[in-house]
Amino acid sequence: MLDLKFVRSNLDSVKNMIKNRAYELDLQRFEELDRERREKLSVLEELRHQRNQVSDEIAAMKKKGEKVSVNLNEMKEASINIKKKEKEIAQFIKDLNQLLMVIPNMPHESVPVGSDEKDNKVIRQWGEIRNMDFKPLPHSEIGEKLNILDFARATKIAGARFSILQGMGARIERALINFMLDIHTIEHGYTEILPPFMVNSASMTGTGQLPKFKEDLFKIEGWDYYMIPTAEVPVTNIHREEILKEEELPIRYVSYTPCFRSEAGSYGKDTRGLIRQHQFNKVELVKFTRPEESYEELEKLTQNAEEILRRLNLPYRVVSLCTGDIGFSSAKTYDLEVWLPGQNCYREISSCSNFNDFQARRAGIRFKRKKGKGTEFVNTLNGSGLAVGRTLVAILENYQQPDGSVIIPEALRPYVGGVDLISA
RNA sequence: GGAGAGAUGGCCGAGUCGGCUGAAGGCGCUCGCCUGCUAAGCGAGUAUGGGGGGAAACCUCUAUCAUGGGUUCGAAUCCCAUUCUCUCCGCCA
Repeated sequence: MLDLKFVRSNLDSVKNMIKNRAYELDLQRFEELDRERREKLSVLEELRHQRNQVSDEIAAMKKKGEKVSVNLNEMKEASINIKKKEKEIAQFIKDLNQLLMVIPNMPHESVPVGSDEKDNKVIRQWGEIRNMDFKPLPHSEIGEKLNILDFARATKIAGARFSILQGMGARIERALINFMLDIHTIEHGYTEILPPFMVNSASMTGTGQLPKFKEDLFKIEGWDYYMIPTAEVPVTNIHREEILKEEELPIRYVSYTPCFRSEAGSYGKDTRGLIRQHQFNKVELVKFTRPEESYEELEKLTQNAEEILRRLNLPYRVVSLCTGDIGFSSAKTYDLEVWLPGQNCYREISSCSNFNDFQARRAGIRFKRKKGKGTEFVNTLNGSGLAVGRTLVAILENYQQPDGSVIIPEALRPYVGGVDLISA
């Protein structure tokens, strides 16, 4: 959420931002609500002031043992009046907050302006696309032929958009998780977190999934619990309503979790294979930084995610999302897109974002400077490092052989007991 | 699931019969002094949101002692509900 005062005093740039994001929101109501709230508030505070003064007088009289020469009936009425006004204002504040909650973040000045993914900017490319003198198969076919992926039975036991990994499929998935966690903890200095996979609504609100994106979430019936759509939610909320010390920053966490998404609104998209599932595994990087270092940390975080693809020798490119394609809470996002021969295109495998203080303000994550008064909001960042299922997809498709077998990337072999080839 | 105890500032912790208690005391932290270094010592300061004023340092009002309601002229203090934590019993991966 943006700062109320910032919105108030930068209304034009906020409106412009909403336009650039190709977003629909009328700020007319904001201006009205904000103005009325302030007017009513000062009336209320004056009334409270009067009441407090009289109460103090009563206290003083009683202390001195004097008779109380105040009309208590009048005071009672005044008090009732105050309560009435308090309720009115509470409603205004609630409305104003609700509106503030659905205003997206201000994109960084370096973010390309554009309406949709066509206007995203390719920043760099890495790796060489393998020249295949045969027709590359999509991963779903490769996997089914090798008997390591089973979609039909997954549909039976759960439904569409679920999958079963078996044998080497399951083993590679597990190996990838360990591989990624090892690199990020040992080499990149992140602290490993294994959080709850369900969280309460306060956490979902803190990171911005609620109230706006409720329909994307799975909720536990009868409980205030939601299945996490990404580790970002529990991990960022670790420090919700906390005041951190400046010297603790930056904090770097890495967390493996399954992720659960309803994929409402994507019917018919990526129906085959592992690309779009209700449940998938992901290793997530999360950072808490000081404001002045967050963009530098975004670059580092992105490179940390890229490192996984390089070790696995998977060709990819880095894309800076434009204003129309960037996420609601994000100020700047790099997508990592891996080459998939089976689809003959690049597909997102990681999304690395700087949220500035947008999440921190919602979640109340602050820090205190060593020098200087008061507290400031930290900046939060996160990025996939990487989406595990899609990494498996990329390996199957990029390392497939004409005979249907799949070579295991060298870097991964120590994690699968030295096996170097999957064949039927 | 049954019985009980509790939730106060960055942390620990006090709040008596409701009335200058935004909140004692301690720790931590910041600034200054002192000591030829370190440690110790001395002095001052040190919550957050919101409204108004000021160019600013800052001043002022208001709210906040888990959350929400209630009683009262007035509540951290009394009542009710909720949430969470802890102890004991039961159950259990």
